[in-house]
Amino acid sequence: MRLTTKGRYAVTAMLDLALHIDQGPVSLADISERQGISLSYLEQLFAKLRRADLVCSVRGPGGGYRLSREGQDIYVAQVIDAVNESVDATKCKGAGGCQQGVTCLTHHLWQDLSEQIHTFLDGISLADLVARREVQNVADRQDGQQDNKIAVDTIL
Amino acid sequence: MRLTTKGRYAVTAMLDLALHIDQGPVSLADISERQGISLSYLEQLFAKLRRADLVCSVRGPGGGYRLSREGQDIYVAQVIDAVNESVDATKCKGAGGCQQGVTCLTHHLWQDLSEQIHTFLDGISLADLVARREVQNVADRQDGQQDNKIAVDTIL
DNA sequence: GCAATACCCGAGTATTTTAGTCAACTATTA
DNA sequence: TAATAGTTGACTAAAATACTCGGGTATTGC
Repeated sequence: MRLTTKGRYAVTAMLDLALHIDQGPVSLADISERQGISLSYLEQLFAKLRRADLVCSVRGPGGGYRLSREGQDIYVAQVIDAVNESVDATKCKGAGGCQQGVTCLTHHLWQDLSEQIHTFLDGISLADLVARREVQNVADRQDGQQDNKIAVDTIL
Repeated sequence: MRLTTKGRYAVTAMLDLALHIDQGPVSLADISERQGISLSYLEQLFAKLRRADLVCSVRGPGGGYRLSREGQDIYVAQVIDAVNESVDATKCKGAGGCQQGVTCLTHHLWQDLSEQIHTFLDGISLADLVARREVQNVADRQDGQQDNKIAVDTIL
């Protein structure tokens, strides 16, 4: 699991899509203008998102992209995985100078952590994020934050 | 919040430190050998970890690094932040072509998410990770995974 | 049918980050 | 005082990121 600006671009673009889905297909040019991401870069990202079956395209005038399914069925982890590919795990892929010793121990620890982050993001859908923002004006995040300990304990 | 191999190196090294803390100061040469990270690269990482007050150093023969406080008081998020610096937020830092419109909306959504990941990692200490691994032999992760939904709901 | 729209695709490139090297230096201990 | 080990800074190779360019192809509306 990696979290880079590339993944952020992808999630941002997907959120833009989710927010404008009622207006029919959304063109990359629109997303580019709204989100300040270069058109050609978006094309590259959406090629990957399409291969991952997260979006589908409509060609021709008035065309654009559309979520391939409902926002509540698309998870943040899927979006990030789609553009990041090759998660290359732990450098020592079973083989290598990584025996039974401490090396494998800490490597596994990191892998566990990485898995937990992935699982965490796999539980957040685009719809969750959109809903959260829409609701936010009402309950302006007086909550959250301190519930964290409980959540971590539950996952851990 | 960014999650790169750099952060993984830092967390791995800190875990190595946490695991060998009973043996007095741990030299970077030891960590380098055990974890397969180049010595000079470790030096750069530990310079940052030291500046962030996560480790303290002991010079001279038999010297090395030591956690600056107990493992349960050092959180994964702190380690990653220390080596990653400049989280550069959302490109539009208040100013720029980011008005009241949709741009700010989705940017904020991403920022919220980023904050949540940060909060999540801020609840996991080095001691948690070490303990988890030690317990793992007993309850070999038949659990986990499906508890995720609950956890996310709690945070969200 | 034809022009405009907008996706599709591959090659190329500038910038940044990552990962690592090298060399000189300082503090500490045996 | 020699060996150890942290401290610092400059420098570099390789990879990832972010972006450009130039051509495609499918679709629609006039």
